[in-house]
Amino acid sequence: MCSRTTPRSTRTGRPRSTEADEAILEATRAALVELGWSKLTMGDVATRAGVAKTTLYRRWANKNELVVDAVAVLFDELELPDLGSLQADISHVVLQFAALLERPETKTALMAVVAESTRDAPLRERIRASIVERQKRLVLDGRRRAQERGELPADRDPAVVDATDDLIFDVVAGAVVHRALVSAEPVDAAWVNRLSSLLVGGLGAVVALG
Amino acid sequence: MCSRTTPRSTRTGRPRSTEADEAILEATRAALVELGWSKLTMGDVATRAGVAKTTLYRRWANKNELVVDAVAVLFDELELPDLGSLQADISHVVLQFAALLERPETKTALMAVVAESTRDAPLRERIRASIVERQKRLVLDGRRRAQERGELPADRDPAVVDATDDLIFDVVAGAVVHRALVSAEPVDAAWVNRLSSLLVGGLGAVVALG
DNA sequence: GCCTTTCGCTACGGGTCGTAGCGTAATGGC
DNA sequence: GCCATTACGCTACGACCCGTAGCGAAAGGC
Repeated sequence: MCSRTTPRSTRTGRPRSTEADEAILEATRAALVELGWSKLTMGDVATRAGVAKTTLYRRWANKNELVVDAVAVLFDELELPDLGSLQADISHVVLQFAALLERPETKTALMAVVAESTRDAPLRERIRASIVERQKRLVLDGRRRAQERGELPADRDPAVVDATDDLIFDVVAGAVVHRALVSAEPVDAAWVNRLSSLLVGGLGAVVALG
Repeated sequence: MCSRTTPRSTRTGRPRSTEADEAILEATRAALVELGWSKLTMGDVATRAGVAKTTLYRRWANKNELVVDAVAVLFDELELPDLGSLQADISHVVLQFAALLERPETKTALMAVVAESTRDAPLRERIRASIVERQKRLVLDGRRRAQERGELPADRDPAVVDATDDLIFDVVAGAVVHRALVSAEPVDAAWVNRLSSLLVGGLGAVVALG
């Protein structure tokens, strides 16, 4: 959560309050819901959390890192139960991800921190480690299961496998984000059906749906 | 560009300086390159453009709307020449879009204004009209050509056609944005080949590439 | 020439940032 | 139990940016 250069055990003095940690993150999520990203201020978060502003700055260097940590835990909810087919698995995880994006705290925060990360390498790494990786393992699981079912050909070149996982991840996550935030249209069952059909069968399959 | 309630021709008094308009937009792009979204200030843009800060506020209500207009014109560069096949058309437009996203002024600005638009309906409409629509017509052209070539089935239900165009747009644009900004990996020819294969032939076709 | 609008300029109140300094509170080491 | 060390709440601060108001001058339409 907060960066430490020395291990926790070898330190002396008064320890950091874990209650304050959680209160700050919770206050940050509440402030995101009420105010959105741009109107959220460090002073307001501190007041909501019942701590001093200096306590925030001892833990997080700026608003970006604080918000990443506050939102990251929400991605722990994502899971991928085995629903018996590749298309069903895709639909399920897409709907889960869309529901997460619909929450006001993630909706306003995710794009903002990604935008900031284009000019802030440490922030980019923080996002990758605490958010992107949590989503990516779902792709790995889904592909592996589909191959075990025989829905996809078995692996040949490991490098190609990695590249394909990356591709699927960017396509699925990117499509959902773009639909929800840029097009601002609902990610409903009908849309998810078209998306999973496209992924499994290609454009011809989707156009033929009509 | 700037909202007017009354038509331009029926107005009296000193007209707005079009030189100032262009100088401000150009200064905004330059400031985006140097400073990025979060450190760009209205006062700095005014100084760069050689105009007074009040002149900016007569034209744009806030930073968001200014930046949308400053970046929107860059999307005019996108075009879709007929390259003879659906896959080639897709690859070409994806590479164009990726090159646009690589420019520092768009990279830092696009995600930021989309993030703001989640809590600002007028801004969302402005983005839709001046950026999203310019990209979307490329999808319409590409699908129409593919159908004329016989690469895709002919239309049946017009509603399905619209839905499919929307889907393709979100998938392609979303995938490129996610790859470039979230995964922060290059959108190179190899990746584009995998993406277009996925779109045309589905997951089976991509995995079989290896 | 008169009216209208924009222009550059200056100044301002209000808000946020991030830090410094202080006295106090809570640990671990001895 | 005492001490060194660290975290805490609080206050205050300079720096910065915001968005607006008011002014006289400039540039058009009629």
